[in-house]
Amino acid sequence: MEKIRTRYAPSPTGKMHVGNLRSALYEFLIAKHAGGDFMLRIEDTDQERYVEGAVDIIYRTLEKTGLIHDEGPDKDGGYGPYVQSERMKTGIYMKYAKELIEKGEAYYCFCDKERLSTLKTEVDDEGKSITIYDKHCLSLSKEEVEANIKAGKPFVIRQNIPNEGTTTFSDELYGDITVENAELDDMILIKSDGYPTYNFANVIDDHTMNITHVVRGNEYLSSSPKYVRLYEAFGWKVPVYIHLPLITDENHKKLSKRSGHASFEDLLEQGFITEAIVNYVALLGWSPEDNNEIFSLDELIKAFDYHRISKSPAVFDIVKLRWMNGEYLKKMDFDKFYEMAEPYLKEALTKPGLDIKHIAQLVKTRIEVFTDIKEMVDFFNELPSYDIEMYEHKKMKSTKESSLSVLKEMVQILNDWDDYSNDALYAMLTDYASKKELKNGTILWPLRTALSGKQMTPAGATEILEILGKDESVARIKKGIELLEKAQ
RNA sequence: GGCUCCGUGGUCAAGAGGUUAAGACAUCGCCCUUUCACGGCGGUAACACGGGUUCAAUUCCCGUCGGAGUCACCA
Repeated sequence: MEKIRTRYAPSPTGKMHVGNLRSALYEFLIAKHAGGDFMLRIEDTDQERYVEGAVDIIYRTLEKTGLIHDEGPDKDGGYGPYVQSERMKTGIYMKYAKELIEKGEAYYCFCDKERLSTLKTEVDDEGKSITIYDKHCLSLSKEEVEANIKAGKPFVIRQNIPNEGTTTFSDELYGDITVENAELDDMILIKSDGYPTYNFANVIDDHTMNITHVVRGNEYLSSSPKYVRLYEAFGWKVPVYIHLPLITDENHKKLSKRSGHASFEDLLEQGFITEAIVNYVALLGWSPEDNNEIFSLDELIKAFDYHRISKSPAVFDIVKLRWMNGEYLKKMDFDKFYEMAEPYLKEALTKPGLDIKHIAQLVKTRIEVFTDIKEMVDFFNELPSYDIEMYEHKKMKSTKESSLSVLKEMVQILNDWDDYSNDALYAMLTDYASKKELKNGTILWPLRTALSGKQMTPAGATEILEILGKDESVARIKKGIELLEKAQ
């Protein structure tokens, strides 16, 4: 059997979109599952949109996510060059375009913007104009064409699609799709700047680079018949097409920058980790045979049967990603966690002398993303202002009144107490509670509230005492007493 | 608007002519707990609608409705 070759073919226009990441992932998985090759090709035929540094982002992201390509601009596999602007210099696109012209499958077009604008037939709901080219230049004679070219008139080369008949192409997931040829516009193959369009370069490159499975987003589904016509015009074998369902935002619209988490970089900034992102994205549009949800890349390679890719669009659910990220954080070994969490902790814990490593331990099982850390630990720096209603807690049998008396006694006790280790404090306080015939919580709840000023904390009262130390703890409790007395 | 695709709970989704229609996230409740979280247990919640085909349709076909994508010298 023929070795599967897939390709990831991004255009270097900026950040790594989540949809692109998923395409890359699936392309990688389809190839690797079958022991095939995964290739990287840079599609930089649009100089207008080219963004400096975007190629680096692509390399960095692939490396970080573990989607290691077998071939690419930096890894010659014999099918180079792997960058379209470089391939263009070899004349490959023009050569094939001319071949199509010979065959009558394409033609020169000299129409300028002004003329094209007169063709505008319709305006859609969003005010976008819809133009169908009228094949005006198809009737030009060979001599006229040559004269125009000689005169230096700018031209494009368009695909010649008949007005009758239908074109059918087959997608692995969606099955056969047939469209009327009259629906297909004579798309531009070579732009007036000499660069090929995506539509053309894509076909030429996939064929000449021996790509067996073309995996791409669903947004190309409706233009695929045009590509198939190109393959057929050349007499080339049509690759296997696998169109991927769209990833949408919560409004079921194509994921866009506006959603705030449309790119891999956005997600990293928001405190997500690479493995969780990859894992989550893998499950957007694909499901395994069993019910497993947590997958390493290697496990994905083993399990990934592309026939199980779904056809309907999937909403990108940041809440579920958060959950999954939390799962990864909980499972991560502490040293690695600490390494990653440290910058966040250092930024959040501004008060000198705090045991960052200790706090990291407390926080590890309680956060979903790293950016949760700040709000969770900032009370260690200084006591935030808080609402004394927090002293009321039914289950702990704590009221403002009981809290006040507890705190008053605690100031004394804790002031005289020297062993501020969690164990000793806990033993002492629970012992105290039982002597007083009180629920532990009745003592610990007001204490924790006075110490943290927070509804929830990453640690219990005695752990907080331990971290804060005697002076700070006593001061915070006094503050609590003051607040409660003032309210009376 | 034309064309194309899609349509199982709020979300991701399994299933596939005959099931009590899985599971996960979210949500709610209970338990555990020095708070919260974690964990455990349980609950609410879905086959868009209408016609066929069939002994039997959520599953197959058609239509309707709904959603999305696409209609660039962008990819």
